[in-house]
Amino acid sequence: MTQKTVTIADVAKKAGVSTMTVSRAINNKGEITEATRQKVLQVAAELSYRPSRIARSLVTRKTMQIGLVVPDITNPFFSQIALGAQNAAWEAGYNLLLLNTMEDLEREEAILDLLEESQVDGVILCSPRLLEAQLENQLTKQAATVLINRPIASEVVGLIHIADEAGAAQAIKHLISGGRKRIALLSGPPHSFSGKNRQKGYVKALEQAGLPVDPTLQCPCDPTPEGGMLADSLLEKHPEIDALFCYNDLVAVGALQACTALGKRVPQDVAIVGVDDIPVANLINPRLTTLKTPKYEIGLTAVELLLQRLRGQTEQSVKFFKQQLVVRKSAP
Amino acid sequence: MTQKTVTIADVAKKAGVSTMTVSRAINNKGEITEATRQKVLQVAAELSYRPSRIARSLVTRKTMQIGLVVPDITNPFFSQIALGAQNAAWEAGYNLLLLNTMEDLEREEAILDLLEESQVDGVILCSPRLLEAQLENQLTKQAATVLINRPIASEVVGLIHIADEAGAAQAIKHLISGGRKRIALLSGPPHSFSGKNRQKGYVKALEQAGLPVDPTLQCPCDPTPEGGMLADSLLEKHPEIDALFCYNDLVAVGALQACTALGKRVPQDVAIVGVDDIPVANLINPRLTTLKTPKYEIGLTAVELLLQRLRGQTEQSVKFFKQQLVVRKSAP
DNA sequence: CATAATTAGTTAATCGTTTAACCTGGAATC
DNA sequence: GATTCCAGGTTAAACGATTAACTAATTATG
Repeated sequence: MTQKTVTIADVAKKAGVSTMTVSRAINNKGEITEATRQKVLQVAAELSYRPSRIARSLVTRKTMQIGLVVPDITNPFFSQIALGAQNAAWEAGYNLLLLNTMEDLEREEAILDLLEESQVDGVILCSPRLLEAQLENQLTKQAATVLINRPIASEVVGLIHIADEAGAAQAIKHLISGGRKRIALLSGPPHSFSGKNRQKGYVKALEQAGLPVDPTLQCPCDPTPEGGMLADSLLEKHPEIDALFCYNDLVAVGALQACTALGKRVPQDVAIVGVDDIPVANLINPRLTTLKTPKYEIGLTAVELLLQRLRGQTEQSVKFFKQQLVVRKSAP
Repeated sequence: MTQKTVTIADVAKKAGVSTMTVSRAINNKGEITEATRQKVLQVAAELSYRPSRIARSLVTRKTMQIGLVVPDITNPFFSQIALGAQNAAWEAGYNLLLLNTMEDLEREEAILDLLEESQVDGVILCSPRLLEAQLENQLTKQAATVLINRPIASEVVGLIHIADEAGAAQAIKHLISGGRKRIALLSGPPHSFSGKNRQKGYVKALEQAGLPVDPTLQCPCDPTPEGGMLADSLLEKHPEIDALFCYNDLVAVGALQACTALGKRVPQDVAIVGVDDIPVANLINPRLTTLKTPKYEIGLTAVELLLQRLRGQTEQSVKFFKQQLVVRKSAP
């Protein structure tokens, strides 16, 4: 309580110089003798002076803060991204503000308004649900933005895309080469961009192999284990199904449970492939074959892309990330 | 780029009043006619004026920001806490800064220094690893702090404790009532506070039931699935073990895998109980019996405790959270 | 040797808001 | 009808840094 904040003026006074000199010594720029610089730094240390980020921000118009907006931080996919983003931000001296939209559109908008007001230097938006028009409107207000997992027409700071289509094709090819012929698809939320791309890859791979593409084997579902339980009805209607390609690992886990409940053995009767390679994929029995998405790297890169923009890059930048098939027991 | 920030002065000018009047209208305090207030607000809306949080912070000395420090956000235990904290902060108009220590002591200190410099209004520290002396030193610098899962001698803002001992006792009683007699303990990291308390509860419950307490049945381990694999050697040395109480669910998952590898059936041959009830507990086969820890509520409460302190409460406050036994297949 | 250029530092203005102290005109009081 | 009071403002001074413009002293240049 008695803690009176030490200001730059206090340091200047004690060191017998002007505040400007102190500022220069601390930020290590401008013309200043090494001797004075050392002296100032020493005095600053003695007083345990800490420059006020707020005061600095007011004049530099930089907060050194980045907003990270995710639907739900408890989803392992996003928490991995958050970890990567936080580490990259930390390295660069930036702070990360964490915001959860909770899949709520109004809240997503309110969050972006708040971030504008907070004057963060940039925003990373993961899987935004906003409509194109609203999103574009928000983007014009924000200083700089990186979008993860969302295509957009307008020229925007940075985009991070995941090669879902190629990944899906790879997974399906693997299943086919394992002798599977009737491969069903749990395609995730109908409006999901990545879901649509995965579906494309699924269809292409089947066609390429000369296998029939049967729409009744494709089924949208929630991106959760509960959604995966829909495999239940799919398998009952089509007992000939010998493989399931799932929107993500959580869906795959649900599908696995459905198989067990129906007495179908995995992988003998039905092979299952998920997407993302979240930790649980390697913990359940049988371990899940899945498309590994570089979540941590995506978070890292999102921050890097944003920082590039903050350094003045103006052209649009896009980064692609490939998925890697990790073969485990559920689809050997 | 052409975006010139609209300041309070612009609004004042257009509304034909002083900046002070605008400030009062916006913050809805001080003497002002409802008429002028409405007019000012309207003008502000027309100009789409956003008060600068930075400028405001500089004079009010409040950033409306809270720092949340966790060892690792990808750990479901902490991501749930983070979600609760973020929601509570959001409701109260606060922003949440997310920091990962990555279990690194130096980084933990650096993070706390940064938070001091960032002038956050308060800090929530989850499971800090710092030594008592360092921790106390840091706490004196911070404005307000809430500690989760860490006892401390000094009077500090707020503490959140989890009733690990009682929870563990409850779990062991359940195992005993299920006919188990040789119950082993995978006690987690040796220095973990919660681990020690769980061990106490384990011992007490055994004594209370008149069962022998055998130190060779207790084994420290990493708080990960890999740590849980240590169950392997434990079971080989002591084939008579008929139950395992695990430090947390991740350890339990590892233990489960070890059992499977040894041909031990769960729960017929060996019962397994975990702690936390993270999502994976309900996804593996058999589903895990576990002590449910109210992670979300802990995060929520941590923020509430912090806000109380920010509102001027000075006495120390402590909150206890109980664990609830969730009985599933691994220990029916 | 005089002038220009560089170096090392200073002073003043500014960032956008709020706090504190100060006016002002009309209503209430005597 | 003069004096108080008070609601409803206004003005000036912070808050703690940085940017920009300037000065003084030293060094280089022709």
